[in-house]
Amino acid sequence: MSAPTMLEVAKRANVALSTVSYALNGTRPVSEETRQRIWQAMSELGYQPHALARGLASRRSHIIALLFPALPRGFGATELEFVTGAAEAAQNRGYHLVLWPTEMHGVTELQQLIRQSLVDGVLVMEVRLSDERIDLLQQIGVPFSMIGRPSIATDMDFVDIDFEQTTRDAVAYLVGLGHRQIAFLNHAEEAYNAGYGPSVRTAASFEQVITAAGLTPISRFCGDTALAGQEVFEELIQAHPDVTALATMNERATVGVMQAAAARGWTIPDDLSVVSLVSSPRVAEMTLPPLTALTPPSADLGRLGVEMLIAQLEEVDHQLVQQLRPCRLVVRGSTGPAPDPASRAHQGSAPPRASSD
Amino acid sequence: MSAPTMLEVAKRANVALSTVSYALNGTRPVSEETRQRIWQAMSELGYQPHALARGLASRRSHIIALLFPALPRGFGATELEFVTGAAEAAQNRGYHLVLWPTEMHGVTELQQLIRQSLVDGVLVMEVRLSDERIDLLQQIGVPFSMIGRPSIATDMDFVDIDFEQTTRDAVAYLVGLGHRQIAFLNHAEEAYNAGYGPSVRTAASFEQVITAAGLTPISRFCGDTALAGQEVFEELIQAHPDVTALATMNERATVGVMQAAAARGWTIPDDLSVVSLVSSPRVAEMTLPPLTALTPPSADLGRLGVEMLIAQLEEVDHQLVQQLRPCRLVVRGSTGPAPDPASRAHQGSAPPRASSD
DNA sequence: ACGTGCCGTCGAAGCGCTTCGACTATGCGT
DNA sequence: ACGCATAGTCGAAGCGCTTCGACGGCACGT
Repeated sequence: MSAPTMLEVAKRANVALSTVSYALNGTRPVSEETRQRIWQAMSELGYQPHALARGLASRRSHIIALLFPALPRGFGATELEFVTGAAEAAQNRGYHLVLWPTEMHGVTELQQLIRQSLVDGVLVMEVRLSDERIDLLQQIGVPFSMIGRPSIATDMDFVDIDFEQTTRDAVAYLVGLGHRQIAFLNHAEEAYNAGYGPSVRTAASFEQVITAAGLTPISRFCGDTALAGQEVFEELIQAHPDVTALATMNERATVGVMQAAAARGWTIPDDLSVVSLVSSPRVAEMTLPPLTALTPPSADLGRLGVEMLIAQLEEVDHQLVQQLRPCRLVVRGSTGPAPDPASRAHQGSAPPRASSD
Repeated sequence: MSAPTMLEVAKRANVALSTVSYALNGTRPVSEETRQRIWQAMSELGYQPHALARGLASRRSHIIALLFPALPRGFGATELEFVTGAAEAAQNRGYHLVLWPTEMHGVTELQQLIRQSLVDGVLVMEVRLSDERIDLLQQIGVPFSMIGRPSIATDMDFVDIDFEQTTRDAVAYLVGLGHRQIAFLNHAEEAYNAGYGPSVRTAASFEQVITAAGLTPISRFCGDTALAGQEVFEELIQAHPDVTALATMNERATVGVMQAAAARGWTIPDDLSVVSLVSSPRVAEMTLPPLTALTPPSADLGRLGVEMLIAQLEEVDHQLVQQLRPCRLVVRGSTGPAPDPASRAHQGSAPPRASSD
């Protein structure tokens, strides 16, 4: 009743155990005729190779670990797609993905896990600009690849979003619509200081791109809540009343911004354009009007991460793979031509909160 | 340079290989003194047992699979927490979690994966009322447990949200605030028809609870977008102008509802109370005002799912475990006393869309 | 004094696979 | 005609662990 073994297949096909193995893996040539008999025997028995045994004998478990921080500042739809993309890619290539939520007990635990030689390699998500996990992996000498990258990433495989290009695209789009006063809404300052890559890289790009366009960069950090978005937006508009467009990479704050704008009597996109940087469709379509957004190819990134890693594991002379992928601009309802300054007149910079007096 | 084996530990401690194994697993008694020597040797060598070898010899891989549908109608924050909760629980108990996004190639693939005897058991998420995966697992005889449950779940381990209790709590809370006309906003009808448990169970509970309270149930299906929420809300208010409270389990539509209400000149919670059923804090805090919500113990459910499964694997006389866990009511800003009918007068049932004429 | 039983330990036999060396039967060049 | 690759196959030796049976002690009861 238990699962058939390779030996049973061999007997049924009248060949040696090892021949079955060769037929299965193509390790050595097997005649067409024998191969047929073996195939037949295998399907008759419903044979499936025993993953552990195979792994033990070959020193390749065909398992890779997905390392992700246990709920950092927010595991959004984007990160989730990394995971599913990675899991599917792994499955397609005959690998399994195990989940390693780290930072639970720190780096030593990671080391212990690796020593169990359960995994052939590690895929790291949510890499910080300075990330001790990466240092450790490198030092141990485990094959790994990353989605995201630390500040210094020479000689490491990674795939990441091309934040610079993304920012450039967003700004170009807004400028093309006639906007000249464009503000950038970042994540909270803590995330930035913690070396959260997207936040840091986009902020830098924004400043650079805006300046290159002959405009003046305006940026704000903002907590990841609607309330914070509302507050920061009010402050921003006080300080820069002529801002007509907002590039935001803080989705949750954006909801607050939109409500604050509405409370002012502003209509989006007539009075204010909003473009969401690195934002999944799921979130973009959650607002009204739906957000024009630069959507990251999340599932692709996950898939690529896995494939890079597998390449590193299987190819003898593996070349370094470092890819930056741009986000795709999807125009929805939150952006439009820059308003005629007059038309938006000071419709009263009324307090945003629902005032009932 | 390669990892130390048990044999090396044994030599260094001057004992037999098997004794090390006994000391490690407590399979047979080992004298205190020898145990010390072995421990010492292990830590000096930095020994970690080889997971595959152990698994092969013991027929227990200590790996469990997490089965989840590849992005069904929506893998939200709640589902994500199942995953991380499960992964952490597994890690704490010395297990690994592998990700099996299924429905990619259907049920036969699932069967093949299981035959590889890589996993000791399976944890199934997002179980439908009628779910072929469950049928298969049962038929194969693999140990499994579920987060969620099919319509007939006698003799199966599961943990699920107590939708009935949750609905009761929500309704009781609203009624306590004086609301008498309470509407329920469901997911899309397709999800309901597909046997999506939360949708079906909550809908049934709502009808029952409302009726039991002597009130009239009002329900609407609604697509999972802000736009759909807006439209359905308008239709709903036309049909039932005296509705003062909304119980919603469709987070994305809820955003649309709130904006539609604002467009009507209604203030939340003064003119309309909204309570979100089975909704994570992350989403609840995304709106303005933040949503009063019934928050599921997602991480707990994930953890429980894993622990049930492990119990099933390790305990000889495992008893059936079937648990329903209630959501916790967290009052935020979207609910308040039922409005005085007069105060909300027909402030003009203006068209919701930003009309610019 | 002698069996009885348990504690603590050892050696060996696998778990189901990969892989290495060896061996035979061909086909090839010269 | 000869050696010599090469295709095709076999048997056996592990991979690092668990587990079974066995065995020498020591503490009992009688």
